[in-house]
Amino acid sequence: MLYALVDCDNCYVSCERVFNPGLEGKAVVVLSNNDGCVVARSQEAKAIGIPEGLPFFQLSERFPGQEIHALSSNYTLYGDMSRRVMNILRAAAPDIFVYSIDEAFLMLDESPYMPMDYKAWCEALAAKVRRWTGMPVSIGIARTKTLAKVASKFAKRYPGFHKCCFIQTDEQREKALSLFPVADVWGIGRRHAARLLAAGVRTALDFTRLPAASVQRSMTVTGLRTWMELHARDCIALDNLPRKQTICTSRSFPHMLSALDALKVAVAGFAARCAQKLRQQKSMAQMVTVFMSTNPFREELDQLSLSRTVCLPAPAQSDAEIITAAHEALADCLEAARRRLSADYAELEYEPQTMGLRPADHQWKRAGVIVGGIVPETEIQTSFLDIPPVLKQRLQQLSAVADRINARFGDEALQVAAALRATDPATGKALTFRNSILHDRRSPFYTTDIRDIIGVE
DNA sequence: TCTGGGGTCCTAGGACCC
DNA sequence: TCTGGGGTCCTAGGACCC
Repeated sequence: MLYALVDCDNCYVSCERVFNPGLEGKAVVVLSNNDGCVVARSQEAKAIGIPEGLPFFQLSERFPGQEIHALSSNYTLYGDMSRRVMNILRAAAPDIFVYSIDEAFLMLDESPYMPMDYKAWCEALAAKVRRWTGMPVSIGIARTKTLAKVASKFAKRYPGFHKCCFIQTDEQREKALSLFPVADVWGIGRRHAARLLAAGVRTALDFTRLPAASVQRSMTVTGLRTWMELHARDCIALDNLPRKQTICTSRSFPHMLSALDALKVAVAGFAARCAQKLRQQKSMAQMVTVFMSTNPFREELDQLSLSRTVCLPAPAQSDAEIITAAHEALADCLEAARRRLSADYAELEYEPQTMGLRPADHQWKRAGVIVGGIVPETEIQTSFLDIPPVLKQRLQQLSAVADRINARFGDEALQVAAALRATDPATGKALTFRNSILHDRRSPFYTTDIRDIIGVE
């Protein structure tokens, strides 16, 4: 078995460039939600030293006078471009595992009877993707997924590979690993990399020469698997898990919030989105967790981060049931936060009110909803603890109808009222889950909205 | 002023069972 | 004197990925 890892080059930036060729050859960065920080960079942006994760507001301070194009993220566009690329790959090699929005593993059978030039085949595939979608991709081929990842990095880095690098022989493998920093290995993150570096392990080859037992001791079996994969022993399985164990929707707020109304609106929006994701994968949840935290960058403010979970009387997937539970969990969170504050002030020896030191409310910067205990919707047993079956059925139908309307008229056509009310105290504007995200620099929905389609004159 | 979002896996330790 | 042994489940925390 051979693995070919197909990886889009600078995915988000490349998507933007397909529709705005003026960005070609320029330093381009794509920003996270709320235009918070840099999540994708063009080669030119990397070359001038813009680091990943750089807060947007520091960009002009750190790189004054440079021409840098900063764009808000447009996930609708990236998702649609990704779908197009994956469809081409699927047609070329039916056994494919889509690993992320910009990566897929192709499983290639090696037949001794039909020898094949895999490198040439992949070069042609990369060229086809480029021609049909405008997206540049690089391909790495090897006997394990971890080595295919290494190979794809070489394919990206050196034009001589013509977008495709095949690590075939043991000599090629050792040569490649000797040139590959251990910190860049798939599965070795910042923490382990720092420790390895301190121990004098600099390259992936150095890492493979450590004794297996010591790797397992310090990095558990996960690290041992990476070690084996670098020795060309295939042992990382990628399971298609159509049903997720937990589903999470969370956001940072553009401004810090403390008003209950605004929090309820935000949490209702997160909960409704979780319920929608549940229905999309045909499952139901038994637990709803709300978590919230203050702004860790504002060290002078009281810091708190907490979560509370509510168990549902029976598995649910309707907006109404999930939102109700989420509001309960939110109330629990706020109650816990309030107790924390009053405990703090009880420690003071004077009466805070008389000193003008009334405890300020916490300023929340981020919150989210997690639904867990997920079960397939077909395996549900009715429970006498649950709401009446007739009501349950009505709520299910209501959500199903809403899903159909939104599928036809766009995601924002029909929204839950609980996620729409209230105003943002900071701006005075109506606050909803969707419009609470800032994206001042977003490109048009070129491929998914007829109003944004490009005209040719 | 302004610092992302959504997941998975593994382990240790405690509670609990017989 | 001598204080079992094996199992499951849950949770928190840490590490990783894109």
